[in-house]
Amino acid sequence: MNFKKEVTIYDIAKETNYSPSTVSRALNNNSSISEKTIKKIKAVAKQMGYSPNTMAANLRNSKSNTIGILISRINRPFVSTLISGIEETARKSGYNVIISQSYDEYDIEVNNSEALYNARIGGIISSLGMETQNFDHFQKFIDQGIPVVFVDRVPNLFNVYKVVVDNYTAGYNATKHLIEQGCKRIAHFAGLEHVIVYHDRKQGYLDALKEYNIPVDPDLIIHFKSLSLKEGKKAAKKLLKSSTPPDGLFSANDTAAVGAIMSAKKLGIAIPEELCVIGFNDDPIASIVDPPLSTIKHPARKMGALSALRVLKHSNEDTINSVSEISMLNTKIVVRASSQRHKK
Amino acid sequence: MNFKKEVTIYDIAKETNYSPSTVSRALNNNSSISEKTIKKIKAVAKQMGYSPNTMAANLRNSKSNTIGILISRINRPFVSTLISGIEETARKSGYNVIISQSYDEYDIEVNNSEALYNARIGGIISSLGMETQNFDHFQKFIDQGIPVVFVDRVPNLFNVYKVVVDNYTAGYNATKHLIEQGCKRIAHFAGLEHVIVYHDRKQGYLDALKEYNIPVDPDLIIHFKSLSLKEGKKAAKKLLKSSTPPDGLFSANDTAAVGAIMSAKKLGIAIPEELCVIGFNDDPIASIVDPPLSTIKHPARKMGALSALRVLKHSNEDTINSVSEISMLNTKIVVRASSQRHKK
DNA sequence: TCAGTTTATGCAATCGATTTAAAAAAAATG
DNA sequence: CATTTTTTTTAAATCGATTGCATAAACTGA
Repeated sequence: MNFKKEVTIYDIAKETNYSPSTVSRALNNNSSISEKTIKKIKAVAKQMGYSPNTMAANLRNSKSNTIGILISRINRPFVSTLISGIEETARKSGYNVIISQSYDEYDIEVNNSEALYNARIGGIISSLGMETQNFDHFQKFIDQGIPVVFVDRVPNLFNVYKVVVDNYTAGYNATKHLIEQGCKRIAHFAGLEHVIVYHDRKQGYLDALKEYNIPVDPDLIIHFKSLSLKEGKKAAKKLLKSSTPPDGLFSANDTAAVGAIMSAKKLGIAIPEELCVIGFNDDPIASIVDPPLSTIKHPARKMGALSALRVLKHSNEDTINSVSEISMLNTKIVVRASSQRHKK
Repeated sequence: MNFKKEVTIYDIAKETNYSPSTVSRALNNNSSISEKTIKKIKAVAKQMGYSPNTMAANLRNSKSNTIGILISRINRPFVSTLISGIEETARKSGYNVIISQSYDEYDIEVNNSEALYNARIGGIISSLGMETQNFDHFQKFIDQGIPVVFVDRVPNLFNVYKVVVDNYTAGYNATKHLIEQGCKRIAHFAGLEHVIVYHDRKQGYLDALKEYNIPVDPDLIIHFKSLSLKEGKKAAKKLLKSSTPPDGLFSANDTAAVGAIMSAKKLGIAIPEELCVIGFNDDPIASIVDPPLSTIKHPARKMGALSALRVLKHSNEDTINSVSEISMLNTKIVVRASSQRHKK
């Protein structure tokens, strides 16, 4: 049971001999209340230890000043940094942030989206789970005019915002970089085909090869389910032991790339002399692995901030249509020892 | 503006010719409503696309089914895993989780705690910022009987729950392990003295040395402000270049330990032959660095789950007193190449 | 059949803050 | 000083769900 009784605007009203309406307005600095009254009421409110009940205000205003995050799991460098960016920006505008994890399970994702909806969040930010291919559970938000922002892993949906990086160009640049280092047989660790970010990175890879007249060898393109360390190790081992091993590798994430480096080292293959490797994300492990991994810097925090701004802006403007808008951020290539054959 | 109008229990009441009270009870499976009625009402609710307004229910019940997290920053392996554990457990019980980051700034921490309070969270879970030494902002929660759970970095406060690991024993074991590997001069990277976890780890280190009759050399104990990679590198460099370098290092976190490994490698010092290193946390980088870093496995997810349970249990039981309770979890030493001189 | 139970449902107040429309008070005008 | 205008303040409805108490209906058994 609660110990002290909560102080409400009614208590303040009684204490000050003003009406609750006046108290409410005073606390919100409403211009129709005189300066003198505002000061008096605020003083009493403070003295009585009043704290506003957001739930009540939210109910009355039918909006919650809350952003909901729907994501597969938060304990990954990219995701937690993304969320950090969302939270930072949201809080500056007085918004709370609710998180939910689906662990890539569709049913959980649907359930969580409902919980968020029931909390009457002011906007939802989501990055798709690996397996999600049906988006009906977002329709409710769209129907209610609640902004839906997809980050990174975005679907082909209308009436939603999208915040992405230019994966195609990033993939192209990563591959080009390897070519410039003299690589002739460049392998690619790709993610699931239907996940758009992986699709685009691969396309960039393919086009870079084409550009430089390097034949595409399908055997050098490995599709992963989760691009994990283990998968990376295994795939790299197999590739490197083949009769025609690659001399370059562009992995769609750092984790698998690090796995590849580990396998290469174990097999006594020199990096970058015999194999140049570049990853994607710039996770902390990228600069720790030996040799340090070249990679594509993913502006996770910025993406989070931008997503939050989308929600905030939308909420304030009561936009009705033309909701769909894509923000595409640039990535930056980070060259480290794993791919640098010629020192500048 | 919202497009479709929201469906409320009043709409359902009208549609079914029942009263709102009956609808409410039916939707909550209240036993005083007949099976038949419940079925009918639920069917109509579903057909009309009803979704409960949590805010309204929360207001009426004056509780929010929400757990608030107050933490310095979320994009760190330990923290994001902790939060993941909290979220997973909370959601299973229908609780939402609101996160807030203070970036180790006291004023932000106080502000955030107020925002959480105003949202009438059902409980707060916090890990102290490096610099927080005043805890008045938690008093409001305690006064209201809202459970306060501190994790990992806990203060000396009464009437709060604490979830910690046995840092003393972990520090002791880590040091003992180094001694068993034959280390004679063991350095220690410690955190700020007033942060209890670092204090305890150091105490374990000291007592282990004492136990084995190894003299304590104050020059081998370095106190860090943030135990960062950079600090670790720098401190290790200095230590290793001295005339009496250490042959073992127990670092209070993995990040600084990795920094030390990097410096050692740069100086051509063989690990573990000339220097055994053990860290703390078992961050992902620990298994990536070369040689892989021995460390103390920190049960972050479990700690999160336990913290959430504390809040949930408290909320359900309306506990009035004896709120203070400490849960101490065990850690596990993970021996990897960085400290293993004798293969088993 | 009728008092006494049990079961099912409805009425109305409540949670705490906000806001529209209107009243009251104060200030300005001729 | 009476009247209009402007400034302050208030009464009451509202947001949507919940619940104590009251009532109506159905059932029980002698």
